Amino acid sequence: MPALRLVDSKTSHTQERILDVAESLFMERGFEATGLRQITTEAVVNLAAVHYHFGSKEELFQAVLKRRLDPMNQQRVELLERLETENGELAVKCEALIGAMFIPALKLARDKARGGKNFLRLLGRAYADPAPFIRQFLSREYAPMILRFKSAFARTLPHLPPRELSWRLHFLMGAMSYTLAGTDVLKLISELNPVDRVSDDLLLQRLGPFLVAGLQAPLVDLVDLVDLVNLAELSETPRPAPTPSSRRGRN
Amino acid sequence: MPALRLVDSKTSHTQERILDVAESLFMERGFEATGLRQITTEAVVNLAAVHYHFGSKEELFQAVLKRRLDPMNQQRVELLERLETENGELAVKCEALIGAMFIPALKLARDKARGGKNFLRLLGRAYADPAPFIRQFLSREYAPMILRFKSAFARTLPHLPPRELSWRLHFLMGAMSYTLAGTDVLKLISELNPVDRVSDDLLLQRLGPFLVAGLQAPLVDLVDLVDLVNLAELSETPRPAPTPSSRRGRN
DNA sequence: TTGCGATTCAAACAAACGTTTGAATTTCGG
DNA sequence: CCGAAATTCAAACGTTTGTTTGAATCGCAA
Repeated sequence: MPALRLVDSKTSHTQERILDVAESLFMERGFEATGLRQITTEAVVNLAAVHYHFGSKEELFQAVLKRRLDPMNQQRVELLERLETENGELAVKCEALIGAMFIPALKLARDKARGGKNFLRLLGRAYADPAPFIRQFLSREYAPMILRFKSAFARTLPHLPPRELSWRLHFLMGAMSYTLAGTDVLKLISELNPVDRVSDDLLLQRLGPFLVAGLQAPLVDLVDLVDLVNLAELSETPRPAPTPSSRRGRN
Repeated sequence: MPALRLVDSKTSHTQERILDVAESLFMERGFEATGLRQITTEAVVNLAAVHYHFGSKEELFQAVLKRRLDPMNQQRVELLERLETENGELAVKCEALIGAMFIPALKLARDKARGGKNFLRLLGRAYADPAPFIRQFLSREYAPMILRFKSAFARTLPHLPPRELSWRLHFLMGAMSYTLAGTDVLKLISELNPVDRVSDDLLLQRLGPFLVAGLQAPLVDLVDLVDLVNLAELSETPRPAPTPSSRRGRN
C-alpha cells in the first residue's frame, strides 16, 4: 500500500516525539538513569531513530535543554533591552532587572502543555551535574545572557565593586534556581505547615524583595561572626561514638 | 602464614576504605554514573564487600552522605543552642543564626583531608536528584535541624508572617547551597574576570550581608512588575525559524 | 588446637546499556 | 512512474550493570 500521503504533518514528526518523551523522562529520572529504550518505547519510535536524528544520547540531552533554554534566554535579553531603551540614560532599577530574569523562566514554568514546572527542575539538576559535556553546554548556553545582565546590574549598583557584584549575582542565581526548580527542600522547611501552591506572580512578589534587598545590602559588617567561628572551633565534640559495628551481617 | 596479627587497626578497615572511595567517586561522577566495580577496584576491595557491609548501592550512597551530614547538622543545632543560652530572653540576631548554619558547612568544606570542598557539591547534586530514596533520605536527615532554626528565625523576625518566613528560608537555603556547592555557575557569571579563590571566612562575609538583608526585606512593593509581566506577554516572538531540517543524515 | 562466626574471595547471574549495521520502506522531485 | 535520498526497521554488537552464590580464609574465644 503506497498510498497514505500527507499523514498529518510535514517535517519529521519523529524528532518531536522523541524530544517530548525524552524531556519528560529525563525530568523524572535524570540523565544517567533514563535508558534510550524507555524513551523510544514510550515514544513509539524505533531505537535507532535517536542516533539517526540526534547522533547520541548526550546530543539528545542537549537538544532537549536547548529547545526550551534558547527561547527563554532570548526573551530575557529582549526584556532587558526593552527596559534599557525605555529608561534612556537612566539605569534600570534592580527590581525590573530581576523581573526580566525571572519572568521568562516563570512563563516557561507556567507552560503546563509542554514540560511545565518540572522542566526547571531538570535544569536545576543539570546545574549540579558534574558531567563535562553538560557543564560546557550550560556555559555556552548561558554566558551571553548572564554577561549582558551583569553589566546592567553594574550600572544600577555602581557602588558595588565588580567582584562583590559577581558574588551577589551568584547568590541571586542560587536563590532563583532553587525557587524555580522547586526541589522539595521547600517541603522540607515547612513540612508540617505546608506552603500553599502559590501562584507564580505571587512567588515573584516574594522572591523579588528578598533579592533586591540582598543586592543592595551594605558592604561590610559581620565582624561579630569571627567570634562564632572561634566558638565553633572550640566545640570540636569528643566523638559521640558513631557505632562502627552493629552493621548487617548475613549469617 | 597465619601470623601478621594487629595489622594496623581494629574494626573493619574495609568499610572505611569503601566509604572514602565511594564518596570521592560519587562526587566526581554522580550516583548513577559511578559503578560499584570502579569503587571496589580503587579501594582494593572485593566487589561483594559492598553488599556485605552496606546491603546495596543505594544504601552505600546514604551511608556516604550520612557520615558527613550527621555531624554537620548536629554542630549546627549545638551552635544554635549555645547562642540561645548566651542570649537568654533576647532573640538571637539574624547574622548569628546564619552563621550558625553556615559555619559547620564551611568547616566541612575546609576539611580537605576527607572530601573537602567537593562533598558539598555532591550534596547539592543530591538536592536536585529526583530519585525517591534520595529525597526521603534528605528529608529525614534535615527536617529536625531545619525546624529548629525556623522557630529561631521566627523569634528574631516576629514581624514576618510564618508563610513568608518559610519562603525566605527557602531562598536562603538556595543561595547558601549554591554557594557551598560551588557549581561553576559562578565561573559562568564571571568567566572573563574570574573570581579569586576566596577564603572561606571571606565567603561568609560576602554571603552573610546578602542573606541578612534579604531576610529583613520589607514586605510588599514590586507592584511595578505586573507591567513587566504584561510586557512579556505581548512580546511572544513570531518564531525565528528553528530550522527543523539540516540534521545529520548518514548517506 | 579446635571450632565457630565474621569476613573475603573468584565466579557467574540475568538484565540493561549505548551503539552499529544493512536491508526494507517511505518520501518526493524530475 | 521512476529512482535517488531520507527515514524506519529488526536484529545483533560487545560492555557493563547491580546482585547473588558457595566455598575459602581470617580472627579469636573456649
